[in-house]
Amino acid sequence: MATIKQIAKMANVSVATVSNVLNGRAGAAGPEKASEIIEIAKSLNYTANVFARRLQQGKSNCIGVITEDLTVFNTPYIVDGIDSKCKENGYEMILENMRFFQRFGIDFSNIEAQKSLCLKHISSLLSKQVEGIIYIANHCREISYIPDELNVKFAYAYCYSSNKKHASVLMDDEKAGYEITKILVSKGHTKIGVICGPLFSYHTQKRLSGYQGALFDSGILYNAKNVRYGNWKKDDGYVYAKELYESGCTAIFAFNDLMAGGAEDWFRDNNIEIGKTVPIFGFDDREVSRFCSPQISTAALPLFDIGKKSAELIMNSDSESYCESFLLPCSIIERASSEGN
Amino acid sequence: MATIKQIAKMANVSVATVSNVLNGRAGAAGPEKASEIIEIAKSLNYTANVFARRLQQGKSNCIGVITEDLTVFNTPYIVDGIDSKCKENGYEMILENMRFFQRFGIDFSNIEAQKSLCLKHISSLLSKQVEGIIYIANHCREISYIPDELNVKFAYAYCYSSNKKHASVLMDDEKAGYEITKILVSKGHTKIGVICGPLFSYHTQKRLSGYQGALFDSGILYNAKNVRYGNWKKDDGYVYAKELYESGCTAIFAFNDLMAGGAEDWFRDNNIEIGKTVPIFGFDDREVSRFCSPQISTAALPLFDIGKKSAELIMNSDSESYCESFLLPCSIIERASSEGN
DNA sequence: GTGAAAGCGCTAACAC
DNA sequence: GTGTTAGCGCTTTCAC
Repeated sequence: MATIKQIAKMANVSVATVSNVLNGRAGAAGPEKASEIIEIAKSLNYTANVFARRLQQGKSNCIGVITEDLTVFNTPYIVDGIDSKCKENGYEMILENMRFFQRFGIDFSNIEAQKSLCLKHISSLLSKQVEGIIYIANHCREISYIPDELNVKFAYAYCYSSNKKHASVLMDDEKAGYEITKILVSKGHTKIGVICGPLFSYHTQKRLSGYQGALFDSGILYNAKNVRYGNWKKDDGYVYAKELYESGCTAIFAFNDLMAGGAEDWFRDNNIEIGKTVPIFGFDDREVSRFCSPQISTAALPLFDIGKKSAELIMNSDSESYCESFLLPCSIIERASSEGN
Repeated sequence: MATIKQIAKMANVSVATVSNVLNGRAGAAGPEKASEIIEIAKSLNYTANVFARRLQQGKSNCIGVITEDLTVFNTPYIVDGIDSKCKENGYEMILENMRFFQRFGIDFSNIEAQKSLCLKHISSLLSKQVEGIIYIANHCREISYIPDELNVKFAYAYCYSSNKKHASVLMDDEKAGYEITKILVSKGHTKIGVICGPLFSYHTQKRLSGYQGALFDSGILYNAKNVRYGNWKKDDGYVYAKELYESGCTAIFAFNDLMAGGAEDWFRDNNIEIGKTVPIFGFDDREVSRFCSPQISTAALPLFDIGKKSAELIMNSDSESYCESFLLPCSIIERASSEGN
């Protein structure tokens, strides 16, 4: 790799002049000297060694990103959002992937193992002098094992923490739950069956709370009998769709697309028209929601924006406004599964 | 951030001693001095500045990864494979995401725009002194715009190049096509309908060639009438499944899971038993293949291994054995859609 | 056992 | 306009 020194020698000038010219400092050299330097640099395929530059400037222009698992569907989009924002501001993103899903599956109970892995990644990032760290979870929940004497900014994406020194960026599950329910009510439905995830899930609680709020605002009594708790699987959708329909529900709101797809299957198997007669909503805007027939109405998660916002917090915030929690809106997408009035 | 200098001052020793102790050089200091140094370092939350270290060692221990688009399904797994291998060998992976899909959709025709973007990312990586670069494509094809006077190793993952100085790592589409066809033949089928992607696609050509090879080896005449060219969409599967079945085919081999899902839909709509009567195979092992009922038999792509192998090539290969092309095997997964004999 | 010093590539303050 | 120089944090050689 060519260095500034080599160029200086070849051009018969000092390194300072080369540095100045290459950094576009106007009038740093006579015009013909300047272009000679630039020519030499080009011919040598010169690119400045960023490590040397960072060392001397005492600023890394790096932000660290710790992903619980890069292969889980939400994560690449969030990373993409962070990366875009970094590019915009001349920052570099350093990725550390913990491979939780590969290691632990969907079992998030082994906190100690998670913690020890995470601390290793944090210290690796710290040695790269990152100016801030963003932690991306696969599944929204409280993260409790991040030390707070880290002397860099820290933000949680798709999760949160009780640590008041750290910020978090989440989607607004409750609002989306509210909006979807309102749509269903506006189509004349009052008995809206809900297929939740597990009761302890943050997503379940928030979306359900939005559902309840919308019913309340519409003057409809909340009935716990219209609510079932599944485990995010397609089969749960199938089973509970049957139960809810048979107990009189006329619309289905499943808390993810997989269960909504299962619900569709049951209605199709029983020759009940999906859409106009029985509208169905899912959640997440996963690929399957477009794959099913009819295509499933759903809520698209603001993943890119979550990433972008987290990065903004690291890069732009003063410490005052920092330690907040931000809720970004989902976009409700109506498709054939909720068509008609 | 604490430095070696501060520690040296606090411990009343020189930086050299601190460096030696912290790097575990035995006998670099008296035992009680050594533990004092270690204590101080710990209390200061010291982590060595990797930029300084890299600068002084003249070795970055970094490899660059350029992704066409991180949000396309194949990419995170390949990245994961690269990252794992890097970790193993003490390397850091630097990611550059070009966002092709976000920018161009599935149109790969604007070569100039791709090239100019790509060159920018290459030069960014070069300035980080990477020891090699891996290029990850979304869709397998020939990549022609990488300069070959880069003086770092270069590997193509999920794509290839005619550049003889560069290596490439791909999955073995042909072999998978062969194996799936053989399975179908072994179940007694001789008229096996194929729903390909577009004719110009590398995947189409290789998989089809495997199909032809298997027929040939089984003494079955290849019949072009049993082959349809779709566009990877579910609807293509639906339409061509009908055509193929009605023209006498008794098994379907679709070149991706989406089209296989479409095929399933047509058979289900027409009350034809999928599996025992008409076996169906997809390709890719996407999420939808497990989502469909019956679950779709398919070929799982060796994405993680492609990443891992690429990284190995960068890190371990001598220049001799380097410039090869590697084909990694897919894993055939039999599910309900090809059940029975 | 411990330390002084050079040097990695770069930038910036300051001289000339 | 151009050059000299110090120094970023670290490792390593060589004295003592």
